[in-house]
Amino acid sequence: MIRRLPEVARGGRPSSASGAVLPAHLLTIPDQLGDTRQRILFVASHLFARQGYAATSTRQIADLVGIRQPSLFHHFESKAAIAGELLDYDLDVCLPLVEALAAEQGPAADRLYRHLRHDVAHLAGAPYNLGGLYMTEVTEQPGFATYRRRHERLHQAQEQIISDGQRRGEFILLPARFVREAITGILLRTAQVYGGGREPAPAGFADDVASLVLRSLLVDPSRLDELRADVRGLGARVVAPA
Amino acid sequence: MIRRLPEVARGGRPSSASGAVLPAHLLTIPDQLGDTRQRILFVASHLFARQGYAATSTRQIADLVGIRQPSLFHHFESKAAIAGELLDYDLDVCLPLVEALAAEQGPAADRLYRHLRHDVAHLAGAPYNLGGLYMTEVTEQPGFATYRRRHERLHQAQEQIISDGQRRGEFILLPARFVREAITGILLRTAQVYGGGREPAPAGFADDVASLVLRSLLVDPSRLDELRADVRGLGARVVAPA
DNA sequence: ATTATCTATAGATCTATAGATAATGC
DNA sequence: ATTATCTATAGATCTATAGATAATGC
Repeated sequence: MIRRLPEVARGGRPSSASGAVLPAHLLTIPDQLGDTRQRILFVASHLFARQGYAATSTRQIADLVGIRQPSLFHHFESKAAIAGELLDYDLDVCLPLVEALAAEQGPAADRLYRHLRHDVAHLAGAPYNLGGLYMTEVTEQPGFATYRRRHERLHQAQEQIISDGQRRGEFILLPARFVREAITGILLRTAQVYGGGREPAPAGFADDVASLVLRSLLVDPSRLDELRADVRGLGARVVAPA
Repeated sequence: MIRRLPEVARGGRPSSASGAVLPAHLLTIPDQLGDTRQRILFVASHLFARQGYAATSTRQIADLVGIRQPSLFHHFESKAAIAGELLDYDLDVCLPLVEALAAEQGPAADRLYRHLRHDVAHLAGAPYNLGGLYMTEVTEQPGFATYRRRHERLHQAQEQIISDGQRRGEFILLPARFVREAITGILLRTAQVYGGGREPAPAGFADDVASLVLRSLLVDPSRLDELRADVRGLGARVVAPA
């Protein structure tokens, strides 16, 4: 029995995928993302950010990548594994830093500022849009217990720094949990809107976000300028040496 | 042919539903929500906030309400209609107010403060949790074009007030769009966490949120105390008379 | 042999409709 | 007659598996 070949390439190795602009209003895949695996992560992350994890089907991801739905499972064990890899991309870098900063002794304003600046820069500079992943929708699913725990550690570290700053008289007095939720809200939203190159981030974006938060918390807002100068001087050495 | 009656009540009028605590870690329905329609809105809103709209099934809503899945459709035409009614609950009240405030001429700080205070109080005081609805996941669906447009009007009004404040020298200079996204992030997150009685909101919650935002924006943060006193004096008369 | 794709499809959902059943109100 | 529930089920998904096909690398 003879079967008609479908219009798309089938079998064998990659077929020099065109820099696909499918439902163009949705998503344009940059040409340099040639690797199918990378393309899947890119497309999935942006769909997760726009529609949510549950509302994004594997078929939709595959369509935008330019492969058939079952071909996804050659690269990832499951849809959850795609989300997991994206979460790792963020947590592997940001969790160690914020925990190190929480354990430090110096002024809390500096530490919070460095954390925020780094986190936002990481999110905005990533090739993926990670703004759709830190929802209970994802992390409260059965298979994601590990990520939920790491996410909670991140939150604890943030609240630690906030409490430190309040104890030291640097920050105004509001429940640390509440302040942290407000910060989380800003980070998630900006990641969702400006993350992964979805929209061009304003120049100095990471500094803007970090400064906005610090201004809202500092008892003495004039410290902000000094803070920004200090951290700029530090350059890439974000964590203080032992 | 004789059919065995199921264990739950069937047919006829409501059967004095017990103040159900089903999968108790998920949700407790307050007893005073006797009306099935109200119970559906309550349960659905909290599930939307926790899991997202798409990830919440009509079966799950029905289970927590204590009815069978198809019985939902006696009270609502569709799952989307439930979300629509919840969105109306917020927009019908908050959109007119913020548009009135955007059209006013006075100091922008007062107007932004009043908008935020009112919005947060409305969200935190609502019997429903409205924090899961203002996602593109919902508003970008085909049937939700009306809500998306109203939501955009809300954003425009907010940006109007922000720009006014910058032109008048009250607010620091950052892209209005960016400031608005940060505010949206805070509002959504706090609605999600503290909305609909999910967690007891700290005393003075609405004022805390509004003050936090204003502190981050005011060129002269000392204006904040004066601002809070003014608005408190205004009492319930939130919109200035013509 | 390995890698990457495909077709076909199983099995589990999920939303919504059709139509029966029963309690109440007129 | 109206209202609110139920059972049964249609039809459309959605995730993942099985197994064929083809290109490359050893």
